Amino acid sequence: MVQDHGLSDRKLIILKAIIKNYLETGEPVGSRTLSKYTDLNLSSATIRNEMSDLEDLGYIVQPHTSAGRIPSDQGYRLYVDLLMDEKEQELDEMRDKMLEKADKLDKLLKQAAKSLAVNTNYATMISAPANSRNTLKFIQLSQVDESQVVAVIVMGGNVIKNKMIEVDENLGNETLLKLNLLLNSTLNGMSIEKINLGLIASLKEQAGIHSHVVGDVLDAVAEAIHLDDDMEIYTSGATNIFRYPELRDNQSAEEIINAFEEKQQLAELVTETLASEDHNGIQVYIGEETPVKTMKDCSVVTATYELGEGMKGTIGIIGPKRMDYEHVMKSLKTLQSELDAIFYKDNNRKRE
Amino acid sequence: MVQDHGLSDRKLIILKAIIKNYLETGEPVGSRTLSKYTDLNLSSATIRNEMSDLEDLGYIVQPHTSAGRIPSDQGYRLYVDLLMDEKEQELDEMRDKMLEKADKLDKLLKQAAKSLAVNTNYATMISAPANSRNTLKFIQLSQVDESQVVAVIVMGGNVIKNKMIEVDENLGNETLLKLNLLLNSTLNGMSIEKINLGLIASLKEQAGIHSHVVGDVLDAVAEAIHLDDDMEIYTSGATNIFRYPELRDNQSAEEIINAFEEKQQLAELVTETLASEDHNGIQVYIGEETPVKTMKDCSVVTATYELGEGMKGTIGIIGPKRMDYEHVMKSLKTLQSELDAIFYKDNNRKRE
DNA sequence: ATTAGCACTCGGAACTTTTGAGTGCTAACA
DNA sequence: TGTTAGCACTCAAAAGTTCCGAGTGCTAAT
Repeated sequence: MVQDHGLSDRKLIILKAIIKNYLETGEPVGSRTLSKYTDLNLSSATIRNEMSDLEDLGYIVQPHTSAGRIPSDQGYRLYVDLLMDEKEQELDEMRDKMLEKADKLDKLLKQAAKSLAVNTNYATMISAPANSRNTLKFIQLSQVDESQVVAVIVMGGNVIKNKMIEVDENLGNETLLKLNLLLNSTLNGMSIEKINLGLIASLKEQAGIHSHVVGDVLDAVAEAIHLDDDMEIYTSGATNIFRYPELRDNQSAEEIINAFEEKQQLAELVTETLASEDHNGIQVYIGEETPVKTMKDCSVVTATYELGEGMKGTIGIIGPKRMDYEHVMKSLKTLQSELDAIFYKDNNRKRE
Repeated sequence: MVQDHGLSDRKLIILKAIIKNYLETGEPVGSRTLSKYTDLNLSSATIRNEMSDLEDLGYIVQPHTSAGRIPSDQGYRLYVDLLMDEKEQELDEMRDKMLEKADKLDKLLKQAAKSLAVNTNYATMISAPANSRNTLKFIQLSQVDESQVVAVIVMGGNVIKNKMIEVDENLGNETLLKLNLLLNSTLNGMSIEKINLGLIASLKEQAGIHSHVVGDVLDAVAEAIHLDDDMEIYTSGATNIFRYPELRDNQSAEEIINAFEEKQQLAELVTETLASEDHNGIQVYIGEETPVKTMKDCSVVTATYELGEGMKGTIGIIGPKRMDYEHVMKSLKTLQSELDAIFYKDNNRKRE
C-alpha cells in the first residue's frame, strides 16, 4: 500500500521528523529546530536543502514565505501509508471501562464512543450496525388492553424492537396464539433483508379470517423491522475539537460541532465508509479527501466493525490533520476487536 | 410577582427601552441613541440624568467608563417579572412540525427540542418525564431461547421497557404463564414508585418452587423499572450559542457546548427545576442565578410539563442574557400545552 | 425640571515598529 | 561532491502608537 515515493532514506527521516514534530506542537517547524531534534547530526543548512527538495516534491509546504514547513495532505498521506505497514501492538485499559457498563447495544456503543473520545482526545462517532443483515430470533404479539397490542421483536445480538399496534376489535387469545405461531414459524432465523413485501403478503393470506386486522399488525411489524430511515449514531467528545487552535479559530469548529449535533452529515460518512472498504477496514481521509466537506480541515479516520454475519457498523475519529495517527489507529484496532469479542462471547453464551 | 421597584414611569420606560435595544444589538446603548429611539421627546442630557439614577439603583451598568449602559442581572430580572404579568397570546406553526413526526415518546421529545431550537435560535433541552409516578400497564415474560427470557414492560403513555434475562434452566411454558399471571395481577395499574423491595420480596415468595430463578427475573424487572440512574435528556441547537458573540468569545461557549454534550449538568438543572416549581411552571434564571455554574453568563428559561398524573418533565432554553424573553416564554407556553394536548389525545384514544 | 454646551474618558480600529524565526544563496571546507 | 558557516532578506506576530468617536458628568442657561 506504500506508494512509490522514491525518497532517499535521509529525506524520509527528515520528513517523518517534520511531521512528528508538527503533530506535537502544531507550529510550523524550521530547519534549526530539526537539526537538533533528529539524531543524524546535520546542520540546519543541510536540512534546509533537503526541505527545499521535499517542498518541491510536494510533501511539505510553507504557510508563508518566512515560516517553517508543515506537512501537506500528500505528506500526511505518505506518513499514514508507511505507518499502515508497520506492525501494531496492543494497548488498552479501554477494555475494562467499556465492558463494565454494557448491557444493551445502544448503551454499549454510547460507552464505546465515549471511551474512545477520552482515550484519544478527538471527536468520535459510532454508528449502530444496520439491521438489514441481521436475523430475526423471536417475535411476539401480546395484548396490552382491548385496543392495543404490543409487538416485541428480538434480533441477533439481542437487539430489541417494540411497536404498539392499535386494533379495532379485540383479537382474543387464540387468534394471538395462532398469529404468534405463524409469525415465528415463518420468520424465525430469517435475515431481515429477506423479509420483503411478497413474504408479507403471503403471511397476510395465511392469516385467514382476521386478515384485515392481521394486515395492520403485519404492516406494523414490517415497519418496525425496516427502520432504515433513521440510522442511529452515537457521538462523543465533539468539544475536543476546541483543543486544537487551528480548528477552533477557523469558523470550521462551529460547523463541525454542528455536524456532530445534527448527525446528518455523519450518516453520509458512514455510508461512504461502508461502501468502500479497504485496509483492515481502516481508512484515513486527510483534509480534502474526506467525503464530508464540513471537515475539510480535519482528518477523519474510520473503521468498520462487524457483529457476526454482515452486520456492519462504523467507528469514526475526527480530529485535526495533525492527529496522532499511530495512536488513533491502534485504538481503533483495539475497539474493533473488542466489539468482535463481545459479540462472539454473546453468541457462545447462547449456544451453551 | 413584580417586586416593589419604586421607579417613576419615565424611568421604567427608559429602562425598558435600554433593555429592548440591547436585546437587539448586543451593544451598550447610550443616551443619544435613546433620545431618538423612545417616543417621549427628551434630550440626551435628560436621559443621561435618568440613566445615572438607574445605574445608582443597580438596574444598569457601564461595562467601562466611556461606554453606554447595559442591563444588570437585576435589570433583566425586573424586565422579566414585568413581562410575566402581562397577558400572553398564542403563536405557532411549531404545532404542525411537531406532530408530523411523532410516534414514540423519544422521537417526539427529540423533535420538540428541535422545533423549539429552530423557532427560538437558542439552545434547548427536554428531559423525558421521570417514570416514578407512572403506572404499569402490562408486563410479560417470554422465552426467546433455552437460556434467555425477555421481559416486556409497558407503562402509561406507552413507554416500553425491555430487559433480556439469562436463566440457568429452561423455565417451560407453564411456569412462564404462572409468572406472567402473578406479575400482572400484582403489579398492573400500580404506580412505579410503589414497587419497592418489600413488594418484590413478597412476589418472590409467592413464586414458590422456582423462586431462585424467579428471583433473578424479578430483580431484572425491578431494575428495568427503576431506571432512575440515567435520565433521558434530548437537546438541540447547542451550536446556536455561537450566534451570540458575547458567549462565543468568552471561553464559556465551549463549556456550554460541552455541558450539552455530557448532559450531566443538564440533569442537575432538571432536578432543580422540578424541585422549585413556580409561576405556571415557568422559571427564568438570569446569569448567576442559574443552578448550573457553567451557564453563569447565560439566561436559562425552564418550564415543566406534565403527562397526566405527576409524570413531569422539563423543557429548558439556554441563551444569552439578552435573550428575547417574550418570545421564549410564549414558545415555552405553547410547547407546554402542546405536550399536554398530545397526552390527552392519546389517553382518550385508549379509552374509546 | 429640562436642555445645550463643553471638557474629559477610554475602548477599539488602524497604523507603525520591533522582534525573531526562518529562508535562500554563496563561498569555504572535508 | 556533499556539507557547512555566514549573511542578507522576508514576513507574521507581538508590542507599541495614534486617532477617533461614542459616551459621560458637570455646569450654566432656559
